Amino acid sequence: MPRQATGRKKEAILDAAVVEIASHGYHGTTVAMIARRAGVADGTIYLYFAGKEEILVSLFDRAMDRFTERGTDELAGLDDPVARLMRIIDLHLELVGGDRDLAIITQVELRHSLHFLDQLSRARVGGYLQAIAGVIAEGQAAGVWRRDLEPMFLAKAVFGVLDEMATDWVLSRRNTRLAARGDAVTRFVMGALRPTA
Amino acid sequence: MPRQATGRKKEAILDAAVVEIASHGYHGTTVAMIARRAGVADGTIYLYFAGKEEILVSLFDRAMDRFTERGTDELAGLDDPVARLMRIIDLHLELVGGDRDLAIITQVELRHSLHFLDQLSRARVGGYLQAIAGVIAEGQAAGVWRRDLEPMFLAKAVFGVLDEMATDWVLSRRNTRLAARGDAVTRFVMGALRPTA
Amino acid sequence: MPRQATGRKKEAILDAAVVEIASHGYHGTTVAMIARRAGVADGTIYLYFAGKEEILVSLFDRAMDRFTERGTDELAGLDDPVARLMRIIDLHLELVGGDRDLAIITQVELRHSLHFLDQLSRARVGGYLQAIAGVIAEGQAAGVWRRDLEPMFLAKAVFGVLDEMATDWVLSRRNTRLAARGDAVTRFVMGALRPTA
Amino acid sequence: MPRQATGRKKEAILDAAVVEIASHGYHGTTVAMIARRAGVADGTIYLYFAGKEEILVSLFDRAMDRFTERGTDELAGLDDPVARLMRIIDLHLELVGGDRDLAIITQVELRHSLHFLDQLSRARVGGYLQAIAGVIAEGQAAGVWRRDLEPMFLAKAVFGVLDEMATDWVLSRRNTRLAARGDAVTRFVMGALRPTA
DNA sequence: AATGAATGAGGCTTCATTCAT
DNA sequence: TATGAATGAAGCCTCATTCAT
Repeated sequence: MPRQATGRKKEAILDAAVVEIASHGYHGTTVAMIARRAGVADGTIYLYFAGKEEILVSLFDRAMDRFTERGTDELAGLDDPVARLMRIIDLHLELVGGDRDLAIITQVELRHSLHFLDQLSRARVGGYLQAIAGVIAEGQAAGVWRRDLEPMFLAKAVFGVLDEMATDWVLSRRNTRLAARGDAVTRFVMGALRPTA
Repeated sequence: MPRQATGRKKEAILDAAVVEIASHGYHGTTVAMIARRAGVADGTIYLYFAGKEEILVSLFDRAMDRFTERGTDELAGLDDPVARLMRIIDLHLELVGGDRDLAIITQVELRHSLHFLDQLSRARVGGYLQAIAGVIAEGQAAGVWRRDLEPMFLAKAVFGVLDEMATDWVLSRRNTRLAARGDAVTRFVMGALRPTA
Repeated sequence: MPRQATGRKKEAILDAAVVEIASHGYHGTTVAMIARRAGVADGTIYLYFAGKEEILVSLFDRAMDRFTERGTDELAGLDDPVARLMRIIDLHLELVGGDRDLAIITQVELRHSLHFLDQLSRARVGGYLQAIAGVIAEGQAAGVWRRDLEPMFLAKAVFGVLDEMATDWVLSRRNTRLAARGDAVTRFVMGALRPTA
Repeated sequence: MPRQATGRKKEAILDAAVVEIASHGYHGTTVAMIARRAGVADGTIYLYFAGKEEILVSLFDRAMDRFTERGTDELAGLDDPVARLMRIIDLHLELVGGDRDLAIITQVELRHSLHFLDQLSRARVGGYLQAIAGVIAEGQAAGVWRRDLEPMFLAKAVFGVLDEMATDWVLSRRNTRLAARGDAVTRFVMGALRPTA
């Protein structure tokens, strides 16, 4: 079987998993449900994933890869820390808000156990936070942002705001766009980073 | 059996549940584990709770009741919105940070499914957010805080920061106190709420 | 539930297991088959046994316990090594031949894997061999049996003969009694133990 | 493909099966394990064998063929029943003891189910027992061995001794040679066959 | 109110076998 | 002949819940 097709099947399984897990939750979704939606046999799942949990991990990895790839592209031409952070905020909301099913997973299902959350957090979110902290440190060095708080603390605070907006959006039944909150978040964050008098 | 004793047994079950769920996760904890630690028979659990999930709900309710009770007391004498918000921030971190097992549950386990999170969020967190929004609205009315952003949006942003700090603390293995971050959070939030130039 | 009844249920499961395993083999028997025949739910099996394999081990243990108990009784009054060994031979064939289903298990199913056979062999058969070797050593000391071969070697040889007769009987479809071979085996063994010229 | 090569691949599969089954047991060995070790694809196995069980049968057949071939050669020049039986004993121990992996299979894995053992027993072991019985009958006719026991019974007894020694050797972790027991077995058997007084 | 033995539905996973290439 | 991805039946086991005592 050509590699192309192999990749397709794995993708199909992940796509099916996103939909099923988003509507039934991780524990409420059976491997059989995912297989059925993906159009493969139950056993086929195990040709691509070591077990049910690995599907969830792969889901997150795939999402983070796309996130990172997109982020790298979008931030490529921006040197100004302010512009970079604004872009990060918009991008975060745009990407998370772009796929409600996936958002349900990242905002809710991926946090279903301490062990799991810890694993993900260290692996990928840690890098994301450091990237944000780096941008903030640049802005501090340039004198545009307050220096009385640590860059990593500020990065976590910013992430907390973004994450809460995302979770709130996921829980809201209204048909709003998450990205629409970008302007408010940006204004909040920029206000928070202003140097103190 | 006198009510007092009945209450005691229910409390014992909840106490046991906190410990077990904190170390094994909600899905990794069996009703039998909770019963054993509580010193009751498996069947006894069902005299006090409709099912396993209701234990989790009750856990959250009990925590929120204590939270609310403590909050009401502490905020009783404070009229100034700034002082009230500062008190809320400290209290949030102090209460969540006061019991690591409980914190694991509120920051991780309670978010194990969309349905569940939604339910809790509407029931109790919504009220908490409105309380914060109320304080912020007062400050805005008094002219000490920016008015270009909605009180509820700002409340969510503040909650996001607090929540992220709590989750980060839960995931960190280091033996720090969550309340120690109160000062930084306060400075961040106060900076963010300053009126725009 | 009274202990009596508890014991009864465990016995019922073991009895059911003997029948099922004897006709379908260990790997051909499902836990559900045993449960059905025992008249209990599948899950009940796990209240009494840690897993499927433990049923097999328990089966063997129970058989060996009865074997040992009966042997101890029967040999109690016999001091003469010759009489003792003759009794052992008859008893072995009588007990193994007394329950064809159980014999199928001891002669065939219990030997289904190296790991398993090794485990059983060390645990219980070893003791049996030593008991036989002890009797033989007595006879050697008394001068009635050959001394040019080690007691343990002779015990294994005698066991080999008994075991082969048992296996042969199990495999034979004819409706013979295993104990009927006692006389021939005794004559063979006694001939083999005669002192060399 | 020339026959030679075809034969080679089949041999490779059997060789691989011996190693895998010896270390993991018949049920613990998957067709995929055998294929990998043999350096062929899973599906290729089915070009040479009807199924997994046929591999085990073929393994036994190949071993018996070699056994028989060697036996025929070695016994060719021997007319004396005593010499023939002594040669059989040594050969049995030598051949079984010559390949520990194969011995594990013949002594343990081949006996994994009544149905299977029965099948093998009738097909090949029966012939072996009859050959031994024939030698014994000759000895009886020549007057060197006891006549009060049937040749087939005696053949089974002798086989039982050899089989027990082989199984004992397989289970013993010590690095002994099985053939080293040939002398003791011979002495035991010859003693057993001596005419009764 | 309390017990805890019993239930039985249902899930994850394995693996012998097939078949399109 | 050879491949190996795909299949899907089937099994062991868990565990929330019940109910006779």
